[in-house]
Amino acid sequence: MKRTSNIDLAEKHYDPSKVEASVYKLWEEHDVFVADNTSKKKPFTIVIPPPNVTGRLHMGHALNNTMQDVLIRFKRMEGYDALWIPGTDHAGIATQNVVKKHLEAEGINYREYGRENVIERIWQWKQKYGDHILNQLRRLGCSCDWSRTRFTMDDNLSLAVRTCFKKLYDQGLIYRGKYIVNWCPVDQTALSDDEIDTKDGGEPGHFWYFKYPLKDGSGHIEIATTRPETMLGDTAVAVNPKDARYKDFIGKLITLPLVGRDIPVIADDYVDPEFGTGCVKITPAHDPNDFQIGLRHDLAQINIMHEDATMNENVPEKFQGMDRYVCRKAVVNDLTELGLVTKIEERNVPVGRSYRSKAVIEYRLSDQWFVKMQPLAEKALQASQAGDLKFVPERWDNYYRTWLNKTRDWCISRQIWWGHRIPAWYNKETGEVLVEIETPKQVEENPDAWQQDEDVLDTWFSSALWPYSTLGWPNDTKDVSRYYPTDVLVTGKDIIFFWIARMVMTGLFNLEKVPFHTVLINSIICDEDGETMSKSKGNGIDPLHIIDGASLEDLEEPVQEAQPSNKDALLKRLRTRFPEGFKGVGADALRYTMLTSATDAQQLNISLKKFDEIGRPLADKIWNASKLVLGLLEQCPESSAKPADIEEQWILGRLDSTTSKVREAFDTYSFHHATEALYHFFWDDLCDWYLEIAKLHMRNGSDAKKRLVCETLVEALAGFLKLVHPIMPFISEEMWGHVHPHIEKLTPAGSPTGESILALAQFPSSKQRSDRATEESFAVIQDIVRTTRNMRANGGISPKVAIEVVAVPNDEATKKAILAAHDLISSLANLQSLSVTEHAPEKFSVVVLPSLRLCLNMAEHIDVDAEIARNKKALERIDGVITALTKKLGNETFVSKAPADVVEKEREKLSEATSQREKILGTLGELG
RNA sequence: GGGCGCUUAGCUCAGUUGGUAGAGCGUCAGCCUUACAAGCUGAAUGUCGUAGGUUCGAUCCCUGCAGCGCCCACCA
Repeated sequence: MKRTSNIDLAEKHYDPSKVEASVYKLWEEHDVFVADNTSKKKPFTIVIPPPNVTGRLHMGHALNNTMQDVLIRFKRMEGYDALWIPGTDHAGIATQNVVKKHLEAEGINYREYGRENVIERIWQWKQKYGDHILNQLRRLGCSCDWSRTRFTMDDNLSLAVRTCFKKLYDQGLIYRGKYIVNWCPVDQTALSDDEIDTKDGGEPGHFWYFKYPLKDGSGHIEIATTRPETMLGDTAVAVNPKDARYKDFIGKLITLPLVGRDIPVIADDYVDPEFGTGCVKITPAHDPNDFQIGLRHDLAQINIMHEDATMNENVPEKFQGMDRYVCRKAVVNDLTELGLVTKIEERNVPVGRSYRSKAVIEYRLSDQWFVKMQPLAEKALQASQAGDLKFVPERWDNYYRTWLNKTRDWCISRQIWWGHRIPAWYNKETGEVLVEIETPKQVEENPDAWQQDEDVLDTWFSSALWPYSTLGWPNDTKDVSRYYPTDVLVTGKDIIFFWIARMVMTGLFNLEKVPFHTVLINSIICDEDGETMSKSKGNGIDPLHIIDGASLEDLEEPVQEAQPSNKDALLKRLRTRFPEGFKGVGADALRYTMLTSATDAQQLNISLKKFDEIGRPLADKIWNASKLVLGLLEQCPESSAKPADIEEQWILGRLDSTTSKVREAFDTYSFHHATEALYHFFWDDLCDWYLEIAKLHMRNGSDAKKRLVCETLVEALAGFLKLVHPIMPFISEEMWGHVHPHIEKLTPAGSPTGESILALAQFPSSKQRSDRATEESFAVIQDIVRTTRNMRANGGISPKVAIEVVAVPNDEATKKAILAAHDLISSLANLQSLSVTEHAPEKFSVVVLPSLRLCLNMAEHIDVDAEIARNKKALERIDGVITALTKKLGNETFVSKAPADVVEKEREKLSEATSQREKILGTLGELG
């Protein structure tokens, strides 16, 4: 296949905007990402954590999806039938709220608008904007199988939800009942325990002390509360049965102030005598602990609030309709007037907030559906303990298990409209309940007699089925049997409970296998000050800004919108750093930077600057080096190559050891080790050394040498492009298109030349050409070249002045290495002459290196004092080493207890150091 | 109250069979060397948070402490 390209190789710098779209198109046109369920290849499957359909790509997505893409691309190149299933989540409350706002803007009250209409509008919204985030994933380079894109409310996925619900219900694992739940007064729905955030240390509040008078007038009992308005729903006061202070009160009646209701004093172990007054007001309908106490003592449950947290008809008339906080003030006022307030303390009190609306939650007694967790959690735990499921990093194993061990039943009903409606029907007369996958016959025959449950399911209920509902379950599809269980799941630790645990539980329940063997937990992205990125802080970075660039105004937008307290500081930083805005670095640079920064730490601090400093220069370097190589390949003679010299052996050895490192890094999900190895090979070994050498040879070498150089260049560059492709897919694919024709020409007959599309090429395996002798010989060359450059720089000699150098090698191998690379060294170091002798010549500056002494004729540039200082410093250093080694080897316990090879190594080091010391001393002696 | 993570160069961070520490950025000096000045060649820079312990030897293993960050549970 012939590849086309519309880029200009004469450009000095890489411009990703000219490359990325066309490269992505190339992949899509050739169905590179489409899995083949009839293939004989082994499958490798990842399901994407479905982003919210309302979502915009943020840095967390960028990191998370880059990692998935690296794995998928790596496995695809390794020869797997790689399947990455993309899709979105219907995100019940979030999506409903987005559309609710749109309706409000049109002056429409969504409740009046009605359920059917609202749902219709949400679907319209989804059709129009729902693919936004998936398109953003394409910009990242994600190689998802778009032909298998799913949405949690697709017909089949909804069927999966109903099927699982019914199955759980039939086995008694789903039940309905009146329980106290977390209630969000803003979204007016129940929330699960996991959807509640509590700030560490609580929030500023008060602790009010009230007197409750005894009915018989014999005195009063004092209680303390953080929520005075709930006293209107009190149905008892509890004390600890062992508390001597209140022993005589137990069983007596109290007349509840403001209300006039008579309530008993009861005894319960729950009460901590040390805390507060040791007496607790009990409000069973508005506090989970009180609820439990109420059940134990058969207390009345009085609901005192409406769904929006205003006071209802069960409180005295004057409080009715008041907002909870208005009512709180009124209650305190009235009690103060009655002289019943004894003390008000300022203190932090625990406050639960909805993780979505941030509203302070109320506890509310209502009819809800629950999943019985214990039997499901137990199996999930067993799977984890059996090693069927592993977290990377390992520490999350414990985190996950701890939650499974103490998880409470999961409230799955939500009082909203957007979502999977609970498949339960109630007979209006008899109250009979039918739970079915499809609308039951009885209902269809007599619709007026039945009422379907109004609630929808928690969004996480459908997410919990994602690894197999996306493959077609409950139908027995080819995809389910082939791709389930999937392989790796990549996500953040914040949804280990919400999502991972529940996928494992339902996977075991429905398909009897854990849905994936490995869960890769990536770090939480924070800004450079270590703060988590969030809309409300205005400190988020938009990945698309990094890829495409952004004006200063664009960059400032999140800050302006959020108006955080440190607004001025944030704006100032942006304005000083990016007065002209940010120039886009492209998806590759974004990906590389994220991966190289992502370690095992829980938190990853990132700033816009980083992408400019890490990823962009590398992409640019790849561009330029490829250009150079392509230019040199144009000059390739039509002759056969001579056998490899040291520099070719060395660079191909480095390629091989890099290949091993990258493979190992990918296999162990240590992406930053892969980036490090690739960077080092490419920039330090290939660009700084071999390309410089190649330029020399292509200028002066024989045809056979030129041919050798070209063959080596093409192998090294092609090898690198393959290795880096999973990480930087766009630029590697683009350059591959240019290099590929040369590969076919320059690769020895019989070797595989690779695909014309890099994404489909075979991932390299190490040919194991890296050996110690070559490394050491090449190190001698590098030492001589570096030392010469160094001496020139320090002596104030221009790099252009060729100097005379004499090498005095310590051993035969070094001597041979120098002689073999004589011309190469001379050119790289710009030497007038290079000779090898037994003794250091006089009047030369001498540098003592590990395997040789390098003598340079510095002529008039020689500065005896500086020479002496330099050598003295070297002497000092070597003396330190010798002292330490002597001490160590003089320590009898070391010699007797340390392993023999360690002792031997230390002896060698000492003898080397000693001989080096002698040589330095000799040099110093000659200097006077 | 319980748990987890982090503390290494000015900054951001690497560093596993325990053997006197590395990278990038920044700084300084010299180079427009025909791929890249967004580059190249060099240089400087560390009580590895703190106090103990184990060990012949600790940045690494164990314990206490401090600071920062996160999670779980809440005492009404």
